[in-house]
Amino acid sequence: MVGDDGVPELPEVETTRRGVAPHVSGRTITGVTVREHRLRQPIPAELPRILLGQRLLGVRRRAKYLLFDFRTGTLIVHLGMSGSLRIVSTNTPSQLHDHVDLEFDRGQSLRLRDPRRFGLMLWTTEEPAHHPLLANLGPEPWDPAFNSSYLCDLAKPRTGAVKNFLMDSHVVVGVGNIYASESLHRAGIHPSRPARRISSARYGTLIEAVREVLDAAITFGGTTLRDFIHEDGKPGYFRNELRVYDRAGKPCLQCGDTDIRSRVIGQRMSYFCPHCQR
DNA sequence: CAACGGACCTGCCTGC
DNA sequence: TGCAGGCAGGTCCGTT
Repeated sequence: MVGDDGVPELPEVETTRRGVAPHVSGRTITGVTVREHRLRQPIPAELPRILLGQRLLGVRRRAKYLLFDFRTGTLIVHLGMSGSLRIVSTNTPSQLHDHVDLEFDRGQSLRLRDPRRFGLMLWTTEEPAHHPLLANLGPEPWDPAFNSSYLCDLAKPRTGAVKNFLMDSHVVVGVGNIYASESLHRAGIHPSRPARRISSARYGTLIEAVREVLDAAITFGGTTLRDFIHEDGKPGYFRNELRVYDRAGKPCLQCGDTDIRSRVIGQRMSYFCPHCQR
């Protein structure tokens, strides 16, 4: 089951960015509390010293990374599988798995919660695009460089399933397991089809489908932005808009008379309509 | 180089 | 009821 806790894919990360940025951009850090530093990589011990007194210039996103820009460097945050950011009053008691508070002036804190600790919080003084974690990423889904001839070229040596190809962050960023299934369904492409066996035209359709699904999910998330400043709120995770994901055995919403099937591809559960997707 | 498997971690669900 | 076990997911890393 997904959705109740919601894995942060690109739309969730972008929704988070839009949700928190207005509350913290331009504000000055008055305190940093790290209760648990053991994330995917340890949170740098010197982070509180570095951030204290600095003004947050703005919040950017690259792939699923959130980039908090300061004068002397950038805080790189990844939400992993279970991470979330929320704006809370600075005196709000922390709960289990609330690992970090960035306290800002005006009494508001940015709180990182990450039960599974697959997330990241790192500091870099270089341009974040050059950071090892970001340096080899493919284009954003909306980048004009992400086009059918680009995909076709990259696919030539790829004998594996197109779903794995699409989820490869060196190819394009931000297409996780859920949206890979959704995009391929909308494009009518079978997830197991070898990447090299797909025409340029069909890749064009797939690119449009990827953008469509991600755009819709971001728009959907935007309708619940208010949740970022509430204790118990959850951003909209597009749950009810999903057409195939986690719908095994239920009728395809496209053709109506075939049941959605599920199958493990590349160690990930995948969902598709055997009638609509070839 | 592509492809694959393992590792990381916890909450939730299932089945005994 | 309690507990063990499986599963989910993004990303990196090591091996084939």
